[in-house]
Amino acid sequence: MSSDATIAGATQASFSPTFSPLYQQIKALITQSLEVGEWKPGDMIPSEIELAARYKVSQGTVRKAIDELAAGNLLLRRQGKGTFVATHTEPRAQFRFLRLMPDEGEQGYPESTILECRRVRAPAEIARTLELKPGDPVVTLRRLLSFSGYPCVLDELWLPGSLFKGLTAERLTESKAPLYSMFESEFGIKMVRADEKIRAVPADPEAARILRVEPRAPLLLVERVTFTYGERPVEVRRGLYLTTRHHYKNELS
Amino acid sequence: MSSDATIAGATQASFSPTFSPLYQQIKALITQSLEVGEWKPGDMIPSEIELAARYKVSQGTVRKAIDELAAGNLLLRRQGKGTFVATHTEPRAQFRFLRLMPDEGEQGYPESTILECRRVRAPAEIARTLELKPGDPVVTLRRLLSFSGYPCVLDELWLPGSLFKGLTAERLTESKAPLYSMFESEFGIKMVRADEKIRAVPADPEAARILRVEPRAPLLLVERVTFTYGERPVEVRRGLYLTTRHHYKNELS
DNA sequence: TAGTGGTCTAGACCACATG
DNA sequence: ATGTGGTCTAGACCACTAT
Repeated sequence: MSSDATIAGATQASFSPTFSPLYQQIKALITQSLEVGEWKPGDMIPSEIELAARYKVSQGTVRKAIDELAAGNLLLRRQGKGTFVATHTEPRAQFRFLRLMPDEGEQGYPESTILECRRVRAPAEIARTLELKPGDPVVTLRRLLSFSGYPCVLDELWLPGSLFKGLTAERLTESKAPLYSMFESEFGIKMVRADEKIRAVPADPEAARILRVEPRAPLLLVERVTFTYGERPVEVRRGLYLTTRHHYKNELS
Repeated sequence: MSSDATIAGATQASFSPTFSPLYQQIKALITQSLEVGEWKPGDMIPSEIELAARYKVSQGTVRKAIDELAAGNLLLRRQGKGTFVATHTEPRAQFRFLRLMPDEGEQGYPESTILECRRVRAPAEIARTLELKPGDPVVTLRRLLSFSGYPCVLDELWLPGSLFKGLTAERLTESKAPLYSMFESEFGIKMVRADEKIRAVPADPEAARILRVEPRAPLLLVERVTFTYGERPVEVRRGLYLTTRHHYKNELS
């Protein structure tokens, strides 16, 4: 195992030139295995004992590394069963990034309509955000999300073309699964984290028509940049949320 | 120490009727000490070794309890110094709950103007949210937040009258400190967590005048319920945010 | 030098899921 | 019965802060 070189001796890592705790190094190694796809979303990763043997550290050290990854929603621990790679496929995590909630009642299953799907050259700002060169191929798509028949979210997305080859309106329309779940199963892209900037804006004529509100009606503008493993940006999303019967839910702590 | 009754025997807690891990019990005991004010915001709490002796558990168990409380922003660990009760007083945590960020440039120190401060009987909905009886006394206040001269946030607050005796416009105006920092030092109320519901709404005439925008201009409506220790609600806040040069920042994970 | 939190280990036992 | 993660302990040593 060549990875031994990055792990310090049996007891301590203090003589390492750029010191970092052992469990952080283990954490980085596990993250690496996730990045390169050694363990895929939904997979069970090796047990703590196995990993401790592989990395030549104690079980407690592996445990601490896994604990932090689980806290960051990269792994999922299940007592008695094992530790699993987090996935958007399972029902619980399906809508982890959807913060729009009905003012009263339960969140129903949203209905998604693809309005457009094109392959274009990346505009300068999109390219910058996705860390591409201006003019690199990107896939852009627009879709409408409706709750119990009411159109609520008008989304516009940009994705790196190189990662989403073969993404077409047909495939999107066929798939009944949420986008992130589909991105994961069809293209192997696991969304890990996202930054959002939220504003109130007036509805432009087209958005007003689609969301069935008056022009210039206030809408929530949600600009999202989504990251996969290793803080690599892989999606820009610009959503217009209708918030008359719904709200964006957030917790501060 | 009568608390021994809640802690199980020397090695294990498995025979406890309502089982919960030892470290969770310790966590609850520490939280209790925070609630009753045994240790106040900014105070250093006893060292891990002292707490382990007090609760008759190992240092590792106390450590795990403290780790979770620190993760929840109730405690702050500082290597080499000790563990401290989190506070809104120190600069770093001053604006922990302020998510409005300038589109570019650094967040300057906001200027706060108190527009109104009255003692009233709680409206039904406020009473329900604050877990008071309708008609119980509450303090309500309105204030304007400005960044580098630009009015950006128009807030309306309701606080339980019983907890904020002696809160007047004068005291608010004198105090240069942020509200939460002032609530903590003057009234002993430490805000711990908040839930927010965010919407886009049209500016009403008064808000438009104060925020210097056209009537019906889109604003962010942020409805916040803030909690102190033990999930006790102690503030309702309704804020109108001007988001032309600022945005509400959020991270999803 | 002493005291604090931070890391790491080794080992024991418990709780849960599955065969 | 076995294997998984979850809890708890005891002890060693490191890193940081203050005196």
